[in-house]
Amino acid sequence: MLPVQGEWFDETLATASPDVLREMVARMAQMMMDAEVEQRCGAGYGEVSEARVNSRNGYRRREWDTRAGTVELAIPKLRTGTYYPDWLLERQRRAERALASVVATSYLLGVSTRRVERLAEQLGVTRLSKSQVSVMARELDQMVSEFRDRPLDAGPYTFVWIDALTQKVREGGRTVNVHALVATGVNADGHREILGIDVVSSEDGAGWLAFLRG
DNA sequence: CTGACTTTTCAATTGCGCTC
DNA sequence: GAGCGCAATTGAAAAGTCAG
Repeated sequence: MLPVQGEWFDETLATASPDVLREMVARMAQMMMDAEVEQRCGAGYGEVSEARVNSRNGYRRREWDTRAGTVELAIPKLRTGTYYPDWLLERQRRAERALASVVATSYLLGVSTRRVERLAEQLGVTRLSKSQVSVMARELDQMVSEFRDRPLDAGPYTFVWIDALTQKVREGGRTVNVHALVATGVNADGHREILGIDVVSSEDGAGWLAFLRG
């Protein structure tokens, strides 16, 4: 996989448009918890089922510090027994990194069920059903699409600049330079706003031009 | 069945006094 | 002043209750 999910990329995305990454991370975390609780209950939300072994019992609010900012999560409670996601424990910083990376990578390279499945495994969430993974991937895909297709400020933008990180990656058996591009603008309110993100290889001149036009 | 709210429990943290 | 032990305080999670 392309090395675009590094610190630089995550932080550029997080600081220039904090809400984007934060919202996506929050939604993914929320879906991950819901899926886990469904597994624990043996039945879906509101579903009447013979297989049900537990019921939900509201939510408890908790703040989760991530590099994208503080995310407020609603942790589902259970009627009998308890539920607390392991990956939310303070020590599990890798979980937050994995989540942010998957969200960022999904934006650039597309959402895949395999990527979501692997993320769940990294967070220690096993036994996710194929349909749950599929639903999560579809939700993430929708969030990405919404961000990509969102209307930009009516403008004008006081400043517009393009930031790029170049990495060498192996592609088709040889090493080529790949650029992760982030177009940032300062809108009328003086806030930084991400206008577009893309990854192009050094040989892909058309990619650069397409990005600049976009 | 679920969510909101309250009460209880428990662990972590803080503050204070005592001894060396 | 440094180190230690203990009690008081605080915050978060679990458990319980009630209404929709």
